[in-house]
Amino acid sequence: MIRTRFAPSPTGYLHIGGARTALFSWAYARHHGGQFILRIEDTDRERSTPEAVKAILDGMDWLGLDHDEGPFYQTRRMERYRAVIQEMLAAGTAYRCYMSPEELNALREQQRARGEKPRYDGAWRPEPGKTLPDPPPGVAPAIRFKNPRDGVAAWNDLVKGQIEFANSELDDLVIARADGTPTYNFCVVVDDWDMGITQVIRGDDHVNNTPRQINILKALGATPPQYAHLSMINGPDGTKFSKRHGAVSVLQYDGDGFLPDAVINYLARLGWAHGDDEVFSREQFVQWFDLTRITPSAAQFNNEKLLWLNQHYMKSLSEAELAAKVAPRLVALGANLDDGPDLARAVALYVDRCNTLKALAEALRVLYAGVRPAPELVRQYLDMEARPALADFTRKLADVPWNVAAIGALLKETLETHRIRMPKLAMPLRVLLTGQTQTPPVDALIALMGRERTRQRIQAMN
RNA sequence: GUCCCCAUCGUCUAGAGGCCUAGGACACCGCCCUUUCACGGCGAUAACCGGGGUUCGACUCCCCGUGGGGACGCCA
Repeated sequence: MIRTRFAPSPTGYLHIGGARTALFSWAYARHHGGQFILRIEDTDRERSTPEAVKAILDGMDWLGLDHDEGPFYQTRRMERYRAVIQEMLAAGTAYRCYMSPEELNALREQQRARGEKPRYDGAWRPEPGKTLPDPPPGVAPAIRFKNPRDGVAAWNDLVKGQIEFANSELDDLVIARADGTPTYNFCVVVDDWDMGITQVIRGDDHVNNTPRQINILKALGATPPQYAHLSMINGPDGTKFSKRHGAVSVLQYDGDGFLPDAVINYLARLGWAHGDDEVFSREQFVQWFDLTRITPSAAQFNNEKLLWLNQHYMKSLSEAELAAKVAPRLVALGANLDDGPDLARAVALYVDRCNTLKALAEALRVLYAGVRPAPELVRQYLDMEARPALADFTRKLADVPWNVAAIGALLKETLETHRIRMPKLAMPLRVLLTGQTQTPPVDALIALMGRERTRQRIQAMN
């Protein structure tokens, strides 16, 4: 049984990189009919917050990435970690270290100054025939893992291939702090082991932790899972994602009017491809997805492509579905949905012009709230040539059958009568009806707005 | 500094030694449609980081270089 997990630390929102990791992990489990587990790594009590936990859960929920087990919280598993540490102490695979943080810092600085890789020197590591110093009184020790000195820690990474670390490069990491709380690398190991995780799918930045984790697992007598390290996702400018790039939390994409399906589809194509396929449903993705063909190099986030996909998904929604999604946004913008055209029809007319729900709501707003065309625009388009044609058109509008074709025909008829061209009449109508110079075709717009509202809006400025 | 990873159009990518005159998508540019803006259609520009090997043949395999990224915490 395939079992994967997503294990974020609740020190912030669910960002794009985390979302992609979660997506791949989820998709792998779903593809293989396995289980997807959610685990909150909150051992850092200083930085973990309940708000962040909620933000992550909400983000997963919004993306539609459902889990089969969890969320588990590491802070609720402390007894288990403590027990394992006791076992390791007893088995001699871990030991107490009394080196103070100050001493450690000094040590690291010296090493750095010498151009060496900073690491713990094993001062308190028990070795056959070695006499350890006496523990200083009153000092609580940290517990360190006794990492093998020789050989290599190697694994066949599912995305990067064979990776090896010489054990001589690794130092004895702290698995429990002086206050007794276990550390990340240790908790991960115990959790992945206890939870029966078969594939650890996580960010590239964990490659360096993997050999240590494998060594601990082996010391525990456990079989290490398989590992798949996904490369990073950089911001649109190629540098690390940060707040400067705008939308960093996946929930921000919700606020900005993106559809979760579009975000999922976009994320799926970051580091993974199925031939030339660009647009596919999440079901199709699950069916196709596997870990065998993942790009090992970092990807750059591209907002334009996301926007394009988002519009595509908006267009694929039914008018009623789209309307339902836009409605709350319109209301939030102060629109009165009862005082305006049918929203489903309005949405159909505007969706080609907007690539986010937010933009759509903003474009539609004018139909459900008062218009106050800018005087400059009115002056510019409502000139001496346009006025009589407009008056004529408005008068005849009272009797025209109310459909796009008839209104369009009336428009053309008016143009001929007054010997003017379309823009001469269409532009002032646009300005009067919406306050904007860029709108859907005027006949369709008028048909949508309705006879009475159209009349009112034209009259208001005449 | 040390260790680890990565390297195809501007961006995401296809490429599993001959299928490559390197394909697709977004963006950009041009044309068409047109009632403005879009949508849509058609088309164009655009890439294998460099050097060595291996091979009859290398975008593909190996080595070196260069560039980029990551890690080196009693953070996760």
